[in-house]
Amino acid sequence: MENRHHRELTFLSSGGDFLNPPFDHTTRNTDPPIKEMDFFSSSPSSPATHKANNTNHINHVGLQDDTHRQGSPPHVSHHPVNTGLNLTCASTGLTKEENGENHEAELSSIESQLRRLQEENRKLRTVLDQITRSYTQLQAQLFITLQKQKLPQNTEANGMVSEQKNVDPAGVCRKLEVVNEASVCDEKTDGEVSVCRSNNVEVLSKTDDDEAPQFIKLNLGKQACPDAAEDVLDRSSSQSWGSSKLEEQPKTAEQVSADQIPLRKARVSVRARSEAPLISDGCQWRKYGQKMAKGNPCPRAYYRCTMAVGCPVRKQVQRCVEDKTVLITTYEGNHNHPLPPAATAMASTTSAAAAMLLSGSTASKEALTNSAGYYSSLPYASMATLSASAPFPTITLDLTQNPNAMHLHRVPPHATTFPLPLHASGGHQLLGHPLFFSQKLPPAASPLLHARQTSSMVETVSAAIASDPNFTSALAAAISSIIGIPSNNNGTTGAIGSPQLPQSCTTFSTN
DNA sequence: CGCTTTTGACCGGCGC
DNA sequence: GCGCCGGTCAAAAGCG
Repeated sequence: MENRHHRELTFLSSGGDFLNPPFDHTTRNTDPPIKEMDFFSSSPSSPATHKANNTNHINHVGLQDDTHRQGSPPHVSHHPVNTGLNLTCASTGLTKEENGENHEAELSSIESQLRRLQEENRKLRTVLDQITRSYTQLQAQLFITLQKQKLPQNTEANGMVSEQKNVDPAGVCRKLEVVNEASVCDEKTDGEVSVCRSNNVEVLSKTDDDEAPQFIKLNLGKQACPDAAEDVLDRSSSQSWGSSKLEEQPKTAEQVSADQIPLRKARVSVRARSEAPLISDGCQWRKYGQKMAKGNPCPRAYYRCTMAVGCPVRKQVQRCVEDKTVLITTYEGNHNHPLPPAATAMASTTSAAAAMLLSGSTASKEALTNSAGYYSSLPYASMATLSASAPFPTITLDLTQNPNAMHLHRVPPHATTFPLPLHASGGHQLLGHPLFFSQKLPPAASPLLHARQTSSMVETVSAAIASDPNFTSALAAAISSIIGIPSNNNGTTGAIGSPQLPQSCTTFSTN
């Protein structure tokens, strides 16, 4: 309970993060969480707090209030609400005994004030969302321009790391740095990576010379362009799942053809315990080959997606040599067809993994390495291993271990391990899955409930990763989907909010 | 009969 | 240049 509240508080404060990054940056590193905990530990003796705890809604606001009052300087947008709620809670019992009419009047006044503030909050978030999108578009366009200016001759993208290192040290490496820090949204350092609506990942960072946060939106829907760095941004502008309104860029013949060739530069691998020879990931596969891989007595099977003619997506399935119960599924390529709900269910979550891969591939290995130790201490995060020395950048999601014990995971010396920001809490309006919340919550659901939902889902995600076998399948489906989202498969696809979704899938609609 | 799986051959990349 | 290895192809076999 306290942990949940803590995350809610972080989530709420993150809303101010976009508006006032410097402010949040300072408060993040101070003591708000501890104070919040102290407040809850001491408050039960207060009758006001008891009353507040009886109502979730009120309780949330009370939390919010405490966060801003104790953990940080007063925030313009939240403070009035909190004060009002506190007054309500604290004064309810007293006024009821002394004067019922005054109490009702006060209560109604506070409620109306609360509604007004909630409405205002929604509007602000909408505006902020629009601003963010606009900024993302500009950022993407700028990045594309820089790429095209500095990489006209670099047609071979054999190594995304080396390639992008040579491109724009100031921009790309900073972007990488951002991603490295992205997993610690709750800790909120200088950057955030979040699984946002649909298949995009938006990166919030603070640049060296800019005070304003910068957003970099990575679209994970397709990755097939030979020029990986440019491809990411190109596709982010044209094939976004969600609400990205970046203008469509006319595809060149090479780009079109690139969609038809398998991606050889990025893979997402899933390690999951499964007795079955295959994990059901929502797609239809046809086995086209099997080979005995060197160093592994278990054969490696090759599958091709058969949901559509010419779909280039392929996957490899092989049992782990060290643990035969672990099934390693590696996805590669891009779907050229709409995906069923089961395959798109958790794209928002696994997009974080792909974001790590795509962005991490541009980062210096040192940066990733340095960040690995720090991230490994984070709870409720799945482990991802980014292999920079592999022929193709591969991110491995290890779902075979307890998230809290991830640091015990053995990682090849050439690989960098970091937890996925499954709990990404910052930038609620950027991260929230619109479909999920619009369908799961009534229209009047407040952002506070949104926050509660987020935190509870984070916990569910952690549990699911550790125990739920269905989760494995759904995650595999999502990975399959994020590797390649058909261009006509935008965020409005009913898949994500589909009632067919298993519970664990809806959990991954966090943010 | 159509689809899937099996399995040996083939191809290309890479290292020595 | 050669061999190794990963990946793919395609004919044969299996299955419903």
